Amino acid sequence: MRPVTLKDVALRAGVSPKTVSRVINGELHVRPEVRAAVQRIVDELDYRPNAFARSLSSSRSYLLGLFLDDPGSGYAADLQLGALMRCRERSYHLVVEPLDITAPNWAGQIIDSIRALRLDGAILTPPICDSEALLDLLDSEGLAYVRISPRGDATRSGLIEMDDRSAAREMTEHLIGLGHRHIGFIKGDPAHSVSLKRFEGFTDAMTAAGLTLRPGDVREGDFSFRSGLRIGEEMLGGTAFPSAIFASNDDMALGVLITAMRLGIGVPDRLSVAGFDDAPTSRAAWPQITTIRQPKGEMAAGAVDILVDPSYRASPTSAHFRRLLDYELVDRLSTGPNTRDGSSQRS
Amino acid sequence: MRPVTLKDVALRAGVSPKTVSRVINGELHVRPEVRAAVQRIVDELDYRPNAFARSLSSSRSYLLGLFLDDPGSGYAADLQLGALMRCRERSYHLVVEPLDITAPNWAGQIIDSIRALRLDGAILTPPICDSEALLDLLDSEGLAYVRISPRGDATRSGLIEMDDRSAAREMTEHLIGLGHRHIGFIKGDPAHSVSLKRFEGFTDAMTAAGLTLRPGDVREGDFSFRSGLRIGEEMLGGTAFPSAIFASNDDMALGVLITAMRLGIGVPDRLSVAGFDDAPTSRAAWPQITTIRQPKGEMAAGAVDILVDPSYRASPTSAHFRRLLDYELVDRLSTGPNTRDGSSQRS
DNA sequence: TTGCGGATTGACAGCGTTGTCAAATCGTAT
DNA sequence: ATACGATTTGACAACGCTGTCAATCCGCAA
Repeated sequence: MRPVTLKDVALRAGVSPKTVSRVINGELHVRPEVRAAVQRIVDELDYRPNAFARSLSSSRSYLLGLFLDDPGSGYAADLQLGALMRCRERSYHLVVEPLDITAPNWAGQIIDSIRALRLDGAILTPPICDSEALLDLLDSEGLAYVRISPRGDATRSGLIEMDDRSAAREMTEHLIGLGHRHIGFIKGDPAHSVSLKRFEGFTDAMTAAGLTLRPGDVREGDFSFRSGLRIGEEMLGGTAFPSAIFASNDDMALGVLITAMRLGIGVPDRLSVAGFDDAPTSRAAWPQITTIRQPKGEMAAGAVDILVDPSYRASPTSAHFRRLLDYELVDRLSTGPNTRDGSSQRS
Repeated sequence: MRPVTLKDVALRAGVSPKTVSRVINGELHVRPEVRAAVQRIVDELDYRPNAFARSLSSSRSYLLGLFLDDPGSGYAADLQLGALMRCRERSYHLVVEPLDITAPNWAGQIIDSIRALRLDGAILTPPICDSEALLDLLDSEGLAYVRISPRGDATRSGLIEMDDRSAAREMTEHLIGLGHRHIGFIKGDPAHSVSLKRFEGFTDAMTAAGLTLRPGDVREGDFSFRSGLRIGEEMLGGTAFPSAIFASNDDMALGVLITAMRLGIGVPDRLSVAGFDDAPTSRAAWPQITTIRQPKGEMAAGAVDILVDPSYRASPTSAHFRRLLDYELVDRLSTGPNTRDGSSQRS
C-alpha cells in the first residue's frame, strides 16, 4: 500500500527519476517518444506526485491561502467557491484561513500558515486587504498577494475590483428614472472600502440629477441585517420618508424591507428598496430585491490566475495584474415607479 | 531572508537538531533545563517548523480535508468555520475540497488531494458521507475519515450526529401544544439522510397525539427556497389548508412564509410556520422563524478532535468516536396558538 | 569504587522530489 | 571520417525534518 513514487515510474519506464520529473512538469528537452512512454507508465500506475516532497525541494508549495475576515458570510463563501474551482483547474490547493485582524495575536497566526505551509500566494479580501500592517507583514515574509476590492487606488499589489462607484451610480439613476426624487441611502461598514465608493456613486447620481439630500436621508449601517432593521425604523418611522431607499448591501436592504412590511408600507407601491451584492437573501425575500450582481466567484478566480502567473512576482504592479470586472444591475420586484407626490420635488 | 530552520536553532542552542525536534514535538526525555533553553531560542528566532519537511519524514501531514458537496451553502460555511477554528487550536490546517459525486471524474479529483497532500484525515458531510463508493475509495487509500450526520446506524467510521428524529418530534409536539391539529410537513431532499429522520420524528409525534394525516399534508421538497415557494403555493392554494406547516429546513420554511404573505395569510395568526437548522435566513425573515438549532460548528470541531486523536486509526468504530450532540428548539415569532377551528379536530 | 539500568542525547539515513551540472548522444558542417 | 555545438539524459546533492539506534550520561546499589 505504499504510494507510487516517481522512482517506481522511472524503474518501470527504464529512465532516470529526473526524466520522469521532467515529463511530469512538462519541461522541454525530452524526446517525444520518451515522453510518451513515461506518460503511459504514469497513467498505468496512476502516479501522483507528492506535493510535500515537491515543495520541499523546489520551494513552490502549490498552495494558495485565502484570508478571510468573516468566513461565515455569504460573500466569503462565494469567493471561496470561485477560488476553489480555479485552483483545482490549475492543480493548486487552497488553504482557507480566517483572520481576525483585531485579535491580539493575528500576526502570529498568519506567520504560522505562511512559514509552515510555504504558501505560494495569498488572496486578501476586504476589509483586511486594507491593513497596511498586514501588507507589510506579507511583504517582509516575501509572500505574493492579490487583493480583492482594496481601498483607494492602492498600487501595492495586483488587485481585482469592480467599479462599485459607477454601479451605485447606475442603481441610483435607475431609481431616479423610476421617478423617485426623495431617495434615502444606507451606508455600509466604514471599515470596508466599498462603503465609501458606493456612497460616492450615489451622490454622483443625485448631484447630476440636481437632487438634494435632507438631513437623515443618509445613514450609516454596518452591512448587517440588524442594522438595516434599525435604520429602517429610523427612516420609516416618521411621515415624510423617502419614496425609495438604496442600501449598500442586500442584508440591510432586507432589514428595510421587513421593517416596511411590518409598518404596513407596501413595497414597491409606497416604497422602493434597492440593495447591492445579489446575496441569496435578495432572492429569498418577498418581494425579491433589486440589486447589483457582483461577480464574486470570478473575482476570486481571477486572483488565483494572477497568483499562479510566474511573471507576477517579478512585476506585481503591472497593469496586467489590475483587473476590473463587470457588474450587472438586477431589476427585480422591490423597486417600482414612484407613485407618491413627494413634497421634496416641489421644494 | 532564508527562513529559520531547525538546524539554526540547534546551532544557536548548542544541541543537536534532533533534540530541538524533540522539544518542538513535546517529546519526553529532554532535561527540563535543555528544553527551556531550546524553547528560548525558538521564541527568540521565531522559528516555525516546515510542515512539508515534517510530513515528508514523518508521514503525518497535519492537514485535514473537508469534503463538501455544496460549498456555497450556509450549512457548509458553518461546518467549515467550526472545523477551521478547531484545526487552528490543534495546529492542523484545513484543506477544503468541493466534491461533486455525480461528476464523472469525482474519484480522480479526490485521489489527487489524498495522495498529493497526504491528508491525515477527512471530514465527510451529508450527502456525500453516505456514498459507499466514496467510503470504499477512502478505505482503499487508507485515509481516516469521520462522517457528519450519516445515514442510518452506519458503523463504518467515527461519526458526529444530532438526533434529528427527536428534534423533529419535539418541534411537532411544540406545534401540537399550541393547539394545532392539522399540521402539514415538507420533507427535504431524499438524498440527505436527515430528511427521513426528520419526517419520522414528525410522524412519531403525530401518531402519539392521535392525529391523522390527510393526502397532501406531506410533500417532498429538496431543501431549496424555491421548492418551499412551490409547495407553499400548493398547500395554501385551497381553502382547507393546515393551521401549521413544519418544513424540514429554514429555506423551505421561508418559501412557505413568503407565499403565505403574498396570499395575505397572516403568520402566525392564521398559519404557523416552523423550520429546521437555524439558518441565518430564519432570523432575517419576518416574522422570524421558529426552528431547531443545530450545533454545526461544534459538529465539525468534534470531527476534527476525533481525527487528530492518535487512537482513532486503531479503533475507528469505538463508541468513544460516535458522538451525539444536542439541539435546541428556538421559539420565535412564526409560530403561535391555533386560532382557527380547523375541521380536522372534530372528525 | 565499580557496575548497572534507565534517562538523555546525537549521528546518520532517509522521506520523494527537483536544481545543478556533467555526461552522453545526436545532427551537421567540415 | 572528424569535430563541433545543441539536444537529451542522468548522477548527485539538497530541501528540512524525524525515525532508528547507538552512545553517553546520570544516580544508585553493591
